[in-house]
Amino acid sequence: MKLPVSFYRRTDVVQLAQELLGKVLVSHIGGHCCKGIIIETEAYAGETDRASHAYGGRRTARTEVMYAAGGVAYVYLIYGIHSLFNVVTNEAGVPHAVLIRALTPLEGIDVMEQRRGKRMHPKGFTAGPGTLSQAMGFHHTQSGIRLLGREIYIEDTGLSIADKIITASPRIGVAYAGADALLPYRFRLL
DNA sequence: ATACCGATTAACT
DNA sequence: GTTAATCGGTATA
Repeated sequence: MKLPVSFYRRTDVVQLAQELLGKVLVSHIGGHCCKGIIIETEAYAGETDRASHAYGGRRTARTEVMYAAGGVAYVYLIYGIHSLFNVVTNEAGVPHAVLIRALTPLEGIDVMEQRRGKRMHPKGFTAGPGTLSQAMGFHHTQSGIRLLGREIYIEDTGLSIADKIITASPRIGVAYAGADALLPYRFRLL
């Protein structure tokens, strides 16, 4: 079942990032269907989070989509090379987001391999958020797309995740964020 | 108009 | 372990 908009509009982005683990991310792009179980996420807590693009309430053309009501995608280009896929959460005006860092492929693995130009790791692709977007067909030009439409959405398959098998650790690549770089906002399924 | 740099990756040693 | 690749976003002037 497709996650409803009420899921995305909840206000605790750190809790929500954990609840996204075990859900299934789906793309229908370029005539292909790809699905994967979300196994790694990071929470970005908006205005108060030095690691967030929206820190201090910064609003720019790029970050504007983070201020939309939850249930859209924030996809941005990093290092001039990679598109990173985020789920925008919370109510309109609160720029919270969850970065999806890794999936276990379920469907469309051949398409993913074709897009990547190489074979998938048998147990899933955990190389990082940039390769995830490449495999799923996500592109930064899709930023702002609704997660309740046909192209990109997230399914709840009813799989329940015990708290015990979620590990929390500091986020990757945010050393510039000072004390906030140490927050345990990265979540993985064991 | 110009300069700096990043929520990364792959290919090296 | 180290580092080159690569370009739009952002700040500064």
